[in-house]
Amino acid sequence: MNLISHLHDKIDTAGLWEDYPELSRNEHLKVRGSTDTRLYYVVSGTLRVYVIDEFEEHTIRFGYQGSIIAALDSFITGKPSDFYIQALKKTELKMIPKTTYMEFVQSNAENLQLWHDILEQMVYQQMERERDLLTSSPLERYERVLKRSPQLFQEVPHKYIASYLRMTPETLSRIKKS
Amino acid sequence: MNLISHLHDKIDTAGLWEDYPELSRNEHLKVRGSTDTRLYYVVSGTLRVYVIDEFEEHTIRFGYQGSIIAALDSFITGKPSDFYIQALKKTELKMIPKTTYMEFVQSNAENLQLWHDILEQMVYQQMERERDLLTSSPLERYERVLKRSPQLFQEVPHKYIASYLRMTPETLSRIKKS
DNA sequence: GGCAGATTTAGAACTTTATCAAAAAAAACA
DNA sequence: TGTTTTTTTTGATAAAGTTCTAAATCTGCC
Repeated sequence: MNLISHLHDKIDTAGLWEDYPELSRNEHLKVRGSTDTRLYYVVSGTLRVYVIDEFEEHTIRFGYQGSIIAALDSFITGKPSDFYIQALKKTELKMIPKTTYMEFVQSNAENLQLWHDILEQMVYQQMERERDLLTSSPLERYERVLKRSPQLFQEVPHKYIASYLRMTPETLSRIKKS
Repeated sequence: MNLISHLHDKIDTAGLWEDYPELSRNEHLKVRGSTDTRLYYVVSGTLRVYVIDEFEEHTIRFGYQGSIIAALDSFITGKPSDFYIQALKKTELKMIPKTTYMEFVQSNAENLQLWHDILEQMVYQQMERERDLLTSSPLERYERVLKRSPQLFQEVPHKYIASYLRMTPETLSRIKKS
């Protein structure tokens, strides 16, 4: 079993997840400028995290069923986030505030180790992401991500994947044909 | 004082740093395929970490005096690394093996917290890096990194900065002029 | 199921950046 | 310091992806 579902289950057993109202398609869970240090668990549905730089949207990550999603910059710093988080379809979430979460994590060595492992995994995943983005050829960027996350291409509209892959929807469409 | 120098000092007080032979300019500390789980502290000099994808080099990060450098993928997974690490000038390092380091970290709660804080900082820095790389305009990528790491442009040949910024040396040169 | 809106595909023109070649400048090192 | 090597700059050309527009297809939702 993977680290995230393990974490989910432990928080669940401790009864620490709180309900959160269902999001409808295109609804925003958060917008830039607000401070949100909660962690969200995706019970069902899909979301994307994105930033806006000078009128341009850049998708940073996706969350599907079984993912944990957060405004990670806010979560780490406690300051307002640059991120937008938007549901791409009807989405059910559970939520845990950072303070509750940190108490949970600190409450025993096993939990602390688990959180530590997850942080390490996040660093590693970000390193893979960095390599994806450094790859100069759009075709290779597409192939790298397709290989690692094939389900992504089933789950979300390709215009968002294009934004994630640093290319236009037109370019992605042409790559798919070839 | 920043987290890295704090960590350095604590390891130093514990007498855990080991000497490492001086690297001369252009010499490789490691090449792809080898497993290296050590942490290196840069006493003096400069290094770069890079990968090679299909004949193309991509610079991932730089290390200067006071930095800690590692083949982070190896460090995390214990498996062979994709990274090359190269000295860009005469460089003095100190070294600590991962096993020694993990014992040190686990030895008390304060050390564990410090390592935890550093992992968090790494995640945050990788998020900034992701945003840099997503930025489509070369000029803006240049400006973002110049603002955050102005000393970089003093320390290392610009052809490596170009590789870090995902552009050719020619493009970087033209940006600087304008 | 059918309509409306959203997404994807397609083609043409345009921009931008990479590539290539060579000169100029800077840095290494003997 | 002088010489050699490396790096940076400059200009010309070419390639790649973007932009714009419009048509085709798909999807959500009533």
